[in-house]
Amino acid sequence: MNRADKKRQTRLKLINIALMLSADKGFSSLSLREVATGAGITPAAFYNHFDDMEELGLSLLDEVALGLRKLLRDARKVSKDKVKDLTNFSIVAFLNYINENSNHFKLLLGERQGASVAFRSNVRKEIDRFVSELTEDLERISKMRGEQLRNSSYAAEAIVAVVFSVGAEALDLPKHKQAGLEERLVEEVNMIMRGAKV
Amino acid sequence: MNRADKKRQTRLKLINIALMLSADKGFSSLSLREVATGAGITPAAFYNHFDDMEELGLSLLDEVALGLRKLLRDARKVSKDKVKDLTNFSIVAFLNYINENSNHFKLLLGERQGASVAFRSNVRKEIDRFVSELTEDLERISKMRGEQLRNSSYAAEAIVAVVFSVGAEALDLPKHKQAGLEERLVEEVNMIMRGAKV
DNA sequence: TGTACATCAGTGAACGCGCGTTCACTGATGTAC
DNA sequence: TGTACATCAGTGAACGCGCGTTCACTGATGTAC
Repeated sequence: MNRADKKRQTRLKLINIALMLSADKGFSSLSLREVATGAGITPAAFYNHFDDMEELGLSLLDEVALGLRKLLRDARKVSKDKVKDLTNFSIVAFLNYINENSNHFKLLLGERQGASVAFRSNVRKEIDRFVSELTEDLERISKMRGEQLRNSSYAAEAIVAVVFSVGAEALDLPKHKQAGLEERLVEEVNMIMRGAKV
Repeated sequence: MNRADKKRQTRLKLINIALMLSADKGFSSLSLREVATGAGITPAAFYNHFDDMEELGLSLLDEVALGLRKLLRDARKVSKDKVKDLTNFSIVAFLNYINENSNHFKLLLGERQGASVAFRSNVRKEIDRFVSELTEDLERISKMRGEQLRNSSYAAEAIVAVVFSVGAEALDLPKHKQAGLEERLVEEVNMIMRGAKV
């Protein structure tokens, strides 16, 4: 293992420990020292990887964005095959994602009105991407079903708002108590989709 | 002005300066020292009013809760008179509230996944109250209109999710750019209400 | 009304602590010949 | 393959700073007589 590899490995350790710690107490209350120590290096060595905590935070958001896009890609793959249970399927997939990557989702929620402007706008950008991909999906699906939508992007925005709201609640519940949330989310999303039809 | 009055006045100063400062950088990153100094007392004197910053924070939430309930009360008064434009009216009222009490709304949003458990559960409680009052309103209105709803509390939850999501976006926009948000919010709420009808 | 004492909001100094950042350094890895 | 030098991730000590909290105190307000 050469020097560059080792450096990359340390960088990854910094990112991972920061994700773990920020899930507990929020990224904005992390200190450079505890992240560095958590990754097994001295505080001074932190600067070999990032200029400051803000730059590390933006890298964290990149990491989260990757996961979110993968989620969407997978959901789309399925939607090519069967359209019927797509809503159900997507919702289950999303709740799974939240459980398996709760660190990521917490970061996204927590930094939505975080302190730094750069943070907020990056989070907003990622959610906007989510909304616009969902908009395309809604249009494609409604075309396949021979239906017409009033305003597919408003519908997508409303769905994302509801999904994130329920997702935030799911974070505080043990997994076995989330069945009710799933049913509720399915029903609320269906409400929006019914109301969106012209 | 007697001693008790003076004390109450200082306490109020602490609450107000904390609301102001927390709007800028979030309550969780405020220090006891800066709040005390901002209110014109020494850090040590802070302890004459609150045990610690968490207790001050909970008082801030109480303040916010009062404002939110007043908003609901006023909206209901109007809804007794005219039901027709109720949605429009309520939405405008809410956006006004957000603009005039942006400190309060930011606290509510920021502490939704704040560090402290007590905070989170108090915020959740207040939002739940908001949802359940809205549920009653929806039922009353639909009865007056001779309509029937599938699940009025799901509809109320979805509406609150959408309203808070748009509200969070409004915070970052100057007031003259919020016209688009208002139209969008009206449309999305109507979507949910149409979809909620049986 | 005047006096003597009690109350208590606010003061100012002090404490130990973790913070971000700097700096000269070390020693393993990499490179040139 | 061996040697001499360069690179650079990580070290450890040091710095000044703002933090929360404690403490004995002050002096205006309140109370009892």
